[in-house]
Amino acid sequence: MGNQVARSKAGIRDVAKHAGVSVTTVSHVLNETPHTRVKEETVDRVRAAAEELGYRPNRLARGLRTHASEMIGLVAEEIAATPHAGRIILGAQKRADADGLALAIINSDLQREPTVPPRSVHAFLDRQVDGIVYATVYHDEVVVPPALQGIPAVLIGARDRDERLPSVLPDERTGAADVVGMLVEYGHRSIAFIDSAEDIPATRGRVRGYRDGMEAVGFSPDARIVAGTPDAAGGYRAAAQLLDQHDPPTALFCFDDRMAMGAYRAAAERGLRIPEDVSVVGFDDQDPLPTSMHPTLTTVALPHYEMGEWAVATLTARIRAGSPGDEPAMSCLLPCPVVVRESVAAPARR
Amino acid sequence: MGNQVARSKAGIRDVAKHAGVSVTTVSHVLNETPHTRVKEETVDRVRAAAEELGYRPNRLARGLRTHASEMIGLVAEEIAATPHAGRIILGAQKRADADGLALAIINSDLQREPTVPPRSVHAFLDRQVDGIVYATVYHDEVVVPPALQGIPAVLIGARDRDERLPSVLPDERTGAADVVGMLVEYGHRSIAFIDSAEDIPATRGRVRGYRDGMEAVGFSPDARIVAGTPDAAGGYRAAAQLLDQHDPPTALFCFDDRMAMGAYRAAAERGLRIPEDVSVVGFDDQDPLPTSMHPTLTTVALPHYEMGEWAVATLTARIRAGSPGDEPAMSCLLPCPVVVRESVAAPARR
DNA sequence: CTGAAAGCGCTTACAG
DNA sequence: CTGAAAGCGCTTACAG
Repeated sequence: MGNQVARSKAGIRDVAKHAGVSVTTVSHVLNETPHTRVKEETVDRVRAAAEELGYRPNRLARGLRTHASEMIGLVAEEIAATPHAGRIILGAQKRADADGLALAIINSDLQREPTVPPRSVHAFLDRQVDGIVYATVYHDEVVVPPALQGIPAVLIGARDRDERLPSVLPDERTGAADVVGMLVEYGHRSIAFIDSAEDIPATRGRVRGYRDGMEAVGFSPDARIVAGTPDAAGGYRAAAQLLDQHDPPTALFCFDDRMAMGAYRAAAERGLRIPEDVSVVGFDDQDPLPTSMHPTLTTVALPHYEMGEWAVATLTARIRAGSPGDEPAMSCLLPCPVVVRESVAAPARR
Repeated sequence: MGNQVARSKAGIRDVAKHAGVSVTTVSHVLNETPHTRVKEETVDRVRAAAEELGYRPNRLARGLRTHASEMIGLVAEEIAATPHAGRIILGAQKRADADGLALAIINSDLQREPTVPPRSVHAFLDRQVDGIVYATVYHDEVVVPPALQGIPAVLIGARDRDERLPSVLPDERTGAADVVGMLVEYGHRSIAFIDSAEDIPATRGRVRGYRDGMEAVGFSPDARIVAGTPDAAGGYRAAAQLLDQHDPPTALFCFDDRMAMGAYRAAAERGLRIPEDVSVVGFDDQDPLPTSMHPTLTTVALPHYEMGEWAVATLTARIRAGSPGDEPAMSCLLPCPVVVRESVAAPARR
């Protein structure tokens, strides 16, 4: 019943026949080929025929002919483990969509060797993707395999050791320094940093930023750094240690939100109110934690969405330019904004 | 330097030439075409040639010929908003990988109309995907557009109103009932449910399951249900109300983990210890919340990964069977396991 | 302004 | 056991 579109899909030849023109002409009008004039009336006839038949060009066939699949591949390391991989994908996908590109995704196991894995890359290459973005769970550097050499590619969360590929990373260092700056503006003079005892090179930016911020205002950071396991228990112990000092800090800046959660408990056990008696800041803005805490946690956000966008935008530019990595690679540090909530206030005492 | 593979990729013709055979033969040996005997020695020669040239078949060309792209599309509604969309994708991806299928992903804005959007579907159809899985943010039902009619498809998180497509959903009702069962076994006789005031049909399974569980042991549930906004503040208020009753419950079963977070605070303010004085259970197992709480939260997990797997497995079966939806649709309810942590214990009093 | 024809890189009856 | 040839659905010089 009704105007059911035929199950067997119409091809360009059907449209041509229906409009009484050649397939060449159909192709020209539907693709609006530059430098090609077609009579107004013919254009209308072709469009009408295409419309009527519900014609959709077969992208596989077009890709085969043009050597461009208009598809890009995103290989994501531990797509599930990375808490916000979803946001990277979303940013990448939105951008790809805007550029008319399809986005294929493949998971890759965490690489012990800091090397992009050939297997997942090949799955894409065989499908003639126009470019690849490789998202790691934040390594420092990665060495890119030869397979990736011949195709536009960009890295998320890691730098190319050989400096051939563009890469985008979060500027955690500046974000952390900004937190210290904010705390200082609030009047804090005694700011501690609860660091992660897991010494991953990639995350050292956070302590570094803390140090930067402290030194910028002439404070000595090192006496106020305590490390713990990067979870609530570790944060609890470190905060307890800090708060039990004879001259406790008025602000606790934590390596991540989970540690901040532990710091809340340490404060509560000591009858310290947040933020009146002690200010607490986290890192990651890992939903749903910061907004579920009481008071809600001031923290710094990771620009996952923006990194995804940047990567695809850069990839698209490279694809269009047709340069598979011959010009100098550029690397981009995206800002980590501090998101202000309730856990920070001016210190009550001096 | 070294054995760099030529930048210009070898095609099947190059392999044929190199091995001194026809492309037909190359195709047969590389694909191991059934019912085709090739001399042992020829096989070796072809394999060697392919290896040496680093031959990788062009999947676009093959797809054009065979009318099978060996790619499936996953359209995810609000990929970022759904907290664990990443796990759905991971499950789907792992399964697709095992089946030799590529997985393309596209985001779709939340649909106000409960209808699968034609636009994202077309992006896939034009690329000749072999099938589509559509993941919603848990609707009750969805009406599938005609575009999806002609191709294998399966739904995640929603049922097809016309009962043509298979679908997979979390069995929240049973999961919730299981929680009550567990609480009863611990000796609880007074179990309250903190419900969400947002009445979304899809999530009603949680209260229903609570009711099921209560009625199964002869308890009356309704006096113990209090609703609030589904966040920490809402959980706090509801828990406060419950705990301030003259005969407070010994266990608080919360609609979600965030509400449980609020319940913790209400308990703490009243000097009630968890789980000694009051047991608390959440729902969602939304990382990193339950493991960051103190004590860690017993909650029920959503089978995101498994739903992704199930969807792709079912889709693959349909594709292989070549039946685009003519046989009766089947719907699957996947178990929501309760994950036991520290927030539950036997009640101290009676 | 429009069309006939070659060709993208494969697979697959069909012959031999 | 092996190969010549047609064809998947498009795009694109090249002619007219």
